[in-house]
Amino acid sequence: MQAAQTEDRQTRLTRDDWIDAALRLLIDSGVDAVQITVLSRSLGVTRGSFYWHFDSRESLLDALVHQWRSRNTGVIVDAVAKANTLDDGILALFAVWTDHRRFDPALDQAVRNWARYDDALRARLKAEDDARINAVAAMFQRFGYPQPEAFIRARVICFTQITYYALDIAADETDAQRMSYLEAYFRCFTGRDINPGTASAYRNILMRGAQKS
Amino acid sequence: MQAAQTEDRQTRLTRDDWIDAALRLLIDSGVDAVQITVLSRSLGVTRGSFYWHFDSRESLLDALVHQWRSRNTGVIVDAVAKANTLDDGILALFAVWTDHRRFDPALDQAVRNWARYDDALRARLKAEDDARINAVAAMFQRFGYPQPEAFIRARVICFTQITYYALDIAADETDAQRMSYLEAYFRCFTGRDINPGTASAYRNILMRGAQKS
DNA sequence: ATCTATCCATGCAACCCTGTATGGAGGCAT
DNA sequence: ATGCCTCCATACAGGGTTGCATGGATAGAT
Repeated sequence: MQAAQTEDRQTRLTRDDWIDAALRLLIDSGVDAVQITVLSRSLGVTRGSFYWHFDSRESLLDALVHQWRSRNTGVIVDAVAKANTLDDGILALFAVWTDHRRFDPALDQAVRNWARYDDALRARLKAEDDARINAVAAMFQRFGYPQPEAFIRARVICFTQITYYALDIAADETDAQRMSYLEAYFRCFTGRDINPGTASAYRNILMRGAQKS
Repeated sequence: MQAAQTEDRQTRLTRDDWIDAALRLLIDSGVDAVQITVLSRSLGVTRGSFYWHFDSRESLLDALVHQWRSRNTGVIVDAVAKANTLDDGILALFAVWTDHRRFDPALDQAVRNWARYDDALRARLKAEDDARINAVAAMFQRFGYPQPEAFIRARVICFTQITYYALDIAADETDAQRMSYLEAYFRCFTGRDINPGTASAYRNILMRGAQKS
């Protein structure tokens, strides 16, 4: 009787299949759109399947938060912690933010929107943001910036990145444009001029990354 | 029969009463929470009243967008357009963003979240953001900054402000802290040092504004 | 070949929201 | 006092979602 639908999907679903579909829905349409009815339709099964894998909708949402934390937590802190020079640190930050295998900006933004009206999630998001800012501020201090300038520069660079993806600026810029802004960004964020050799080396790295993904 | 409820509100409701209540709900809980049932409960009437003032929920949402545009459009552009010096321009920007009578950051953020999953609103928001950035970039150019540095600096300052309110940093900072960051912000945003006299004059203005509101 | 655990279909109950149609209650002018 | 217009209460229909309970189907193990 359900032959037409069961033929469409070859295998049976796992818990992770539901989570992956929910992540896509969360990114594309927000938390409120993460509905069991919608998910089951897109997966070609009925809601009975969902309630075998999950207790409730809440437990699915918990799994989504867990996914986000396990992916986007730590990569930024790691990038700036290992830097030997200011140039390397800033460029490592840029590299992380543009490497969507390490850092998923769409998921990050979706969680930010979600957290806006969810106090518990909001607190967890704030803790992560503070960790990012403090790590970047520590790097600025390490390379000679006094307080509170180091802290404010960390804020400015982190906040700029967040709005950059919130407004999806990447969709309106070509790769060539983005590349041409490198020196200006570095100058605004650090107050210093980037080493020309470091800049061209970084551009080569980004080019390889763009080809890979 | 409804005496208990009708006694609670002295006057009959107007269309603006519904809009004001909807704005509060939009700011506090997001678009999806702007429901006629919720609004009528908070206003102490039934949904029959709403459908006398509005055709549908969509027409109410249109009215909310209209409110947002009439309030937050233009104040930022005006602030930087009239500046005679760079110090005045940057500080005029700060003054607008901290004067919630001219600029309503909570409404601005609520609309940003709303626009994330509404393509039509997203386009209108982008147009306004571009206008803000271009105005600030023009000011930087006017005071000697070359391209693309002027444009990137405009982005950095506007984007920083947006995330500042998106994360509600103001709730975690005291007025004294915010004041102490003035020189650092100015240095990061402009690459120059602020005139000490201008800074203290600005602090006095902010103090008066804080007392008024 | 049978048994069992896994996965899913089906049907039901409860709740919530929107939109409409209709009639009632109150102020206000003549 | 009468009539009109504004504002709101009430009731109904339609659609959508969550959660549960039960039974069926399928794959793999013995």
